[in-house]
Amino acid sequence: MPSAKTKTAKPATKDLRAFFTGAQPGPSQQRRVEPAPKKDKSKDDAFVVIDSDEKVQIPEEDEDTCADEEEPPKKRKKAAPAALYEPNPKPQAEPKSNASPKKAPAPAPAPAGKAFNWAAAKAAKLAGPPAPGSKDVPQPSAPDCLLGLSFVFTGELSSFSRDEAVDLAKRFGGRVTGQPSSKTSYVVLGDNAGPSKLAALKKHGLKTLSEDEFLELIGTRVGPGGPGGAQLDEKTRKKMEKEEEAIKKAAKELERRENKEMKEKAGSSQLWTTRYAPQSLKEICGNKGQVEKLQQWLHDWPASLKSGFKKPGKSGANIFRAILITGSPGIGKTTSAHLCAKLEGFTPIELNASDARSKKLVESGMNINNMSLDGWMGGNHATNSLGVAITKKSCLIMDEVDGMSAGDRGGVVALNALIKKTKIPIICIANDAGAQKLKPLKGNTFNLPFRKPDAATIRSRMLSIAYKEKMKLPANVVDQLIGGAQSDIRQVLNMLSTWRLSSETMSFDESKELAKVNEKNTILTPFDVTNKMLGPYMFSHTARETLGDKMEMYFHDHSFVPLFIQENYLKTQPARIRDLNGPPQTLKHLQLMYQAASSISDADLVDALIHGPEQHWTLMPLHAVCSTVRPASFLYGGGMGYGGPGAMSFPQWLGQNSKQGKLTRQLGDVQIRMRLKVSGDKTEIRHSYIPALFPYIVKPLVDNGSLAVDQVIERMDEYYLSREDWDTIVELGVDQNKDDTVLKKISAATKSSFTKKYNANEHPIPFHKRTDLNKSPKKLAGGPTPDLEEVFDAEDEVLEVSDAENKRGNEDDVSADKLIQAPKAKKGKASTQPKGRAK
DNA sequence: CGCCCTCGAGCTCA
DNA sequence: CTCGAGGGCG
Repeated sequence: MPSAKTKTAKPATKDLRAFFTGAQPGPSQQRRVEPAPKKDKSKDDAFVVIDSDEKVQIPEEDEDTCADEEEPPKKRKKAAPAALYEPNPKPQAEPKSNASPKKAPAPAPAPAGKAFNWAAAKAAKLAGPPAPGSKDVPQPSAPDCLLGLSFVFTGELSSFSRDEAVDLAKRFGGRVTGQPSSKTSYVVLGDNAGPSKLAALKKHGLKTLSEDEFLELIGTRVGPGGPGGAQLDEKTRKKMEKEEEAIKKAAKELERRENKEMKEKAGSSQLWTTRYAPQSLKEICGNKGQVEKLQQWLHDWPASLKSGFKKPGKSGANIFRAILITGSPGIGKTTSAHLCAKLEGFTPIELNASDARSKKLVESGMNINNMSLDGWMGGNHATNSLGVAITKKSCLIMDEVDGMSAGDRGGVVALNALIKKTKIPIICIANDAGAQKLKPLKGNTFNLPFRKPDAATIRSRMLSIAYKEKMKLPANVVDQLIGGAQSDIRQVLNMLSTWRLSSETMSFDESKELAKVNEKNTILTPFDVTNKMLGPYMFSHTARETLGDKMEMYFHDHSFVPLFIQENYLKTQPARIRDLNGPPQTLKHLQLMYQAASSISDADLVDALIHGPEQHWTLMPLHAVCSTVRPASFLYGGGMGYGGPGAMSFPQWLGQNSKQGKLTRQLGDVQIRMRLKVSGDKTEIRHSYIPALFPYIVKPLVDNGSLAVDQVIERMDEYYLSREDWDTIVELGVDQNKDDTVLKKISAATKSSFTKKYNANEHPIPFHKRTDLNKSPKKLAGGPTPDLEEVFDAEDEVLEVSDAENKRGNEDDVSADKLIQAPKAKKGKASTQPKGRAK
């Protein structure tokens, strides 16, 4: 990252050893900061300390700022003007022991003292894993005492992070929405509340609560179950009763259905995902309109076929011979397709590689040159060589279309050709609506995007199932699971069924744990990361993120994030100068900018060590801190709106803005294919696997030219990588592996022979394995097992082993070695923490 | 029973 | 900002 150097030009002579000690807050003010006499430590030691996560609070401020850190905000505001000019204002030093940890929900005596207790409680919390229902939360009078209320949180609370407060409200049965409206029962107001929310609040004449009052409400409000349950207004109660009734009714229906099935065949060991697959349109959660369109289209199919696809019909779908359903996993795409087909009297033929027969079909039927395709589709009663009868009433369902085009581009192209001629309806299903490879399909298919269903929609169905399975689950628990699974119904069902094996009830905290364990890895874009890092919450005193968490942000994309921070760190409205005015504010701002800039400059030195001749990859965490966490800690505060002069901007260093999108997309492509073999999200792929693959699929071409082509292709097939992916991997390379450097080293002859050979051979097509609706799930020993679509643990382990072997066999290849080690170390640390807390 | 309005979330863009 | 869903009202 050469640009950082030029931008933050600064004498490059700073001693790294002095770095961490220099910025340490002086004699620490009752923070959990070790006084840090680390002057003598070697730089490696300093690194180890940082690395070991949160023992040392990161130097978030220097002497003049941190004093008021733990002061109650209200007080701070009043005292501010006078205290400003004091060089070192004394912290409000009530000894901590005064803080009585057991705080009654009673009305607050004095805001200051109260806030102090919370601060103490927070400190205690930080020391250990956050104890749920800890001291600062009053005992509720009923577990669901907030039932029927809806809350809006705005601004910065003094002792909870936003998430915690929301969590609290949900825990006790409350509803939390983003925008205040007339339906909002209470607005919980914190510091620096958004002006738009304040306006809305006024407009609707809403009741506001301070943080204290909110807690008090929890302590005093009697839930609907208790005496005086009349607090619920009539309507909501009726609604809830109705809901419950519906749930019971649905549960009965499920029961009835099961009994019927039991007579036909023993089905008790079925997966829940199979057993509770919807059997009528009503039971599909969400996407009502879209499903209807699909059904209508199928219904009109014979007529459309007759008229030659000229009449668009109500939804405009009837001029297409195929439908493309897109949407994230687990929201019922496949289910809807099968169900609609069945309801309209079609026999679904699902092409899916998990079953050998249809795999063969794909291979023989989908290859471009295979003429049997036409015959196969043409006749009324043609039976192709594989014994699948095709009739007029057949309906082809192509699952996971976006996973299919690997190997060669032929997959989608052939499918497209098929669609142009087909005489039976084709339903294509894909996860990623934006995928580049689906582009050719877009023109020939009716696009039917499915969206994630509302939590409430899923909830009622989950509750029915739970009720039927005799599980006791409160609504908010289910909500938690749904949220954690990001509305992936299948995943929620899997979680429930696994849980059911050991227990019949689930508490709110248990559901949180479960959701956390099963949490999907979402990747944050550098934009998101920068927003978060420089936003108002990350470093506020209610933030719960550990140093490790903050560094994790950097590792979301360790090559882009520092650039983004560097590009935008001067555009914030720092929270640290919020209470100042005039010249002192400017001065302080300049100081903060100076500190941040120094840190970035230091980061550059570290960067040089990492990417220099001796690649000290172990310094990555240090780089994370210097380049990202520390600068952000000075200038955080948000204020980078959209548009306007303060808008977040794309790092100039990256030149054309298009590059970013392109790289991200391609990375996604590589990953989709790779995860058949390995598990891991984009970040992991990028951190670990691409660098690890490099020596095997690119380097041989550099070293041995065309001799290595066979070997390389073989290796690529093992990981289901296509020729395009090869390009991507090269393009993603860094440093000496950088694309143009590498491409120059490969001779044109080698390149063409590589391409030629690759295209000449057949390559394995990566289909996702999955069990589905119609096929009875493969019987696995030990009863129902979660239906895991994307995780292949065993293979993952194998890969790790081979990684280690590779490493041993290539001691001379320093860069590969380090690349493998660095991310691993990080990964281990990151995952042990949450797991440790998991039950 | 259907239409309208209000609510709320998702999407997209830097 | 736009879209869908749900509820209330005509």
